[in-house]
Amino acid sequence: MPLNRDRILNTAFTLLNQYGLADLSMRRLATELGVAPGALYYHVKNKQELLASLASRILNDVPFPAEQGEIDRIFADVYSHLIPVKEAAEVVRLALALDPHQLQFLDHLTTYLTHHTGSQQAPLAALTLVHVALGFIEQDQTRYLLGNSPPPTEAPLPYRQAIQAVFTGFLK
Amino acid sequence: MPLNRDRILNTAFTLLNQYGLADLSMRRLATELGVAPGALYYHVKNKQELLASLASRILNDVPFPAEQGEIDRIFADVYSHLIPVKEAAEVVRLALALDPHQLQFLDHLTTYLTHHTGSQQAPLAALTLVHVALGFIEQDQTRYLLGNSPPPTEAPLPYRQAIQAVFTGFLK
DNA sequence: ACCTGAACACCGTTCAAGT
DNA sequence: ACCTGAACACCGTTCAAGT
Repeated sequence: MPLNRDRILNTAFTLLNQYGLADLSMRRLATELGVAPGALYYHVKNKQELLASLASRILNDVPFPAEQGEIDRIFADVYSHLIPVKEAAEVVRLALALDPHQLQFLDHLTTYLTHHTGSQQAPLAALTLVHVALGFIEQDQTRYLLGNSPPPTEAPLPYRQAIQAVFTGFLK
Repeated sequence: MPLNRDRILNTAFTLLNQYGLADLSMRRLATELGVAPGALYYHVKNKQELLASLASRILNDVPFPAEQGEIDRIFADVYSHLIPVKEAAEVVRLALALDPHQLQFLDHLTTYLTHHTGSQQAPLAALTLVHVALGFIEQDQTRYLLGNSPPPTEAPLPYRQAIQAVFTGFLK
């Protein structure tokens, strides 16, 4: 089994899921793959680039409804896809900051909003909706990481109300 | 000059401002204060708690208009206060996740929204507005940290449009 | 081409011992 | 009460050398 980019990304995802971002170190990753730390740098530029790739993978896995879906449904899916992955929101935000256009989800959302609202503010609306979603998801994730409440599987009401309000705010 | 919590926080703020979050380490902080690393832990629980305190300080310094201000003005002030402080958005978000009620700015904003809109959704609206502001500020900060554009001192148009849209979205 | 070994320059945190 | 010295268990990244 040779070392390659895909095996590294898969193991990184498992590590993130199981132990969180703090334990996702290059050295830990190397150990898990049975390889010397330096070997990773033959397949990956550095840790930042690895995390950005990981984020694209996570977010692009969110199913995007072909036509008839409502934004409520879309962002409910975003929520339930990201919430079980530890610190997924932070990782996605990192990718968003580094290179927004690497996230095809954002492009999909933008064209969706353009078609369904006709507003030329669609790119701004898409970005704003993503910021709100990541903000709430991150807050919920850290809250249940501190052990104070169980992880919700469905998007909670405040989250959905916030998304809805932001959406209607851009309708005029 | 004895070591105390306030001196530590001041030096931490300077370090954050000058070199960014990556160089704000406990060891670096100790060196800057002319003290052994372990000494810090007599005045501060750990790094997380220090960063949370730092965030409260940064956000609570934003001037809050007594009565007649518009939200546009409030969030323009948030922008111009946070944008020059490197990684201020991340630090504030950390504090927000750990303990939202430690940030009195959020409470001020909530009562402001309650008075000016009468909506019982005010707490949710306040939180959403803060998420949006932090999201855009963080994006702008990293963009100019990568050297591609100069740091804006005034809140840019997209930011203000987004804030405005979110606000009106919560008006009904 | 791909990987190891070993090093470089760091981390956060703890804790006996000193004053 | 407050701080030092020293240790513990780690980091990300580079790079000569091996295959």
